[in-house]
Amino acid sequence: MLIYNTLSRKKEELIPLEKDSVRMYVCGITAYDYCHIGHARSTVVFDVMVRLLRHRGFKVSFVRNFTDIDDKIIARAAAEKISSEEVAEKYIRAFYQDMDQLGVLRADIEPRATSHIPEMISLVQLLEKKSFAYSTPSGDVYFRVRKMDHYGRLSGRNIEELHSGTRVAPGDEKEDPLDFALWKSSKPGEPSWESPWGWGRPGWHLECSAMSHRYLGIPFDIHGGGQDLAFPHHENEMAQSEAAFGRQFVKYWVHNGFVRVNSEKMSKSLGNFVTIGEIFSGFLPEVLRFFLLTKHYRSPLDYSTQYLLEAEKAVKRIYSTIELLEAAMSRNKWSKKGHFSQVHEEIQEMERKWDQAMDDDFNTAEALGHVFSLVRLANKMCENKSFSKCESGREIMDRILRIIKSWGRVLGLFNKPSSEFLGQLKSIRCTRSNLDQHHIQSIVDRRQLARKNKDFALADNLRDELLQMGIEVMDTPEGARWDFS
RNA sequence: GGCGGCAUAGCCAAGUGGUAAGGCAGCGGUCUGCAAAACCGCCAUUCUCCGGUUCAAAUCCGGAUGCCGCCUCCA
Repeated sequence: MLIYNTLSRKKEELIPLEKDSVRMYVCGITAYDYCHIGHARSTVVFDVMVRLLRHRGFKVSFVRNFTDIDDKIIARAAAEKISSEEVAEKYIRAFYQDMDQLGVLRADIEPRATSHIPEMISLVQLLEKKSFAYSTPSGDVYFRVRKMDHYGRLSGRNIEELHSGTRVAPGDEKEDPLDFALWKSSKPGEPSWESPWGWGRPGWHLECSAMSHRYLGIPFDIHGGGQDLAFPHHENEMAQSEAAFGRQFVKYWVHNGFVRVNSEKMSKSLGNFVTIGEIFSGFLPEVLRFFLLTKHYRSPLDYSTQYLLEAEKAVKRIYSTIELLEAAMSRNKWSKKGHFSQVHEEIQEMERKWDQAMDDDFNTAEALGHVFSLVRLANKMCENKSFSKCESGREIMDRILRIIKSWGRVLGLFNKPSSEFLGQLKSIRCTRSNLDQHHIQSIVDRRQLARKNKDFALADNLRDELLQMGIEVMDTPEGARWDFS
């Protein structure tokens, strides 16, 4: 398995520190607002990584934290006139609601910063003892960046470059402008904890160092997060952890690319973000999840409604094939004739390619291409009557179905009953177009009656009427069905 | 200003040295009372541009242009 390591800027063979087990930490959200598509992407991408690693037989210990104390939470609490705890609680709950719908598995451990204050304090004390940290008269504690060799190694910058961009603010108690806060003294009214340096709260980077150490030990295998966390967050995390424990912190650093809108990063400050909840009012969660996996996780992903519509069609195509296979399988008479060893070979080749794509730095975009190859094969098989009626044809259809489901379990897709997905799709599309399913059905019924009476002119008129509403009628041996065109 | 990334058809997108996956849209055909779905066929002699290396380049190197990100909170 290959995994791209930000530290080396190369794909590397994934060799866990401990054979067959992977310890993985991903930076979760700061709970101060609803999640947008960018959060969805990061969470889904790492969810797929965990699923694939487990599928490949690794025992994965997966930690994803919540930052539940920070400046923005405090600001939000003031704005909403509730406590910081309530702010964090509210948005953590919203996170679960969104991510559960997206099919994101819970992490094994989901620690919160405020539950690990003692660990953080002892980490700072350890850094102080090793003189990597110093406290100031006002009760702040800073990390001495210049004392750390190779600072900037992760994000690819050096201290001198960084230094040229900084200024010393008047009244700053830092020895060096590059130093970052490990502990911040609190202002009156702010949430605070008692510490050797007085009442205060932890700096942002500290929690991840403390919690990863506690739950995974050091070093551990994979540390992930959004690209924007590489600097300063992960750089500082690495510096303080390696300074404190005197050994390597993380073996593989993994960063996902941004979601963009009109080629710009989706972000709060630009105001171009779309929350997950907003998407769900018009699209099924599985469509969003599929969309997020249509591009390689490290590349930027452009978002637009049009792309979501395309993803919707694609997922529908896959579920339609699943439905077709399930319907075919429900037959109970099978002839003994026919054997299709070549088809089995073809399928095996697709499996090989799928595995290879996923094992090459989690190339879900390519892997989805192979899903469609399999779908086309399945449709072709179902089309072929001599094939779809014989015993060995049944075996192949069963095999394809099991492969799609198995791939789907890794991707977190395609595992709903097809009738459930297709039904939900219909109803959400009705919502989107402001149409009533019963009304549509009544027109379809009238058309069926007209057809029965061979009044094709009326039947065609009704078809046109439906078409104007964006509805297409399909005449099948089992009767008329309708769907959005 | 410093550092980094990206550029593949009408759109989305994979492909890091061996002759361009896949999806959407479009076109022709099979099927159909007409349709739809599905299937079959077509749809980039070419990968932003200009040089170079090589038997061979979308892939490697140099340059140009364009877009984006990080350097401050950000998934």
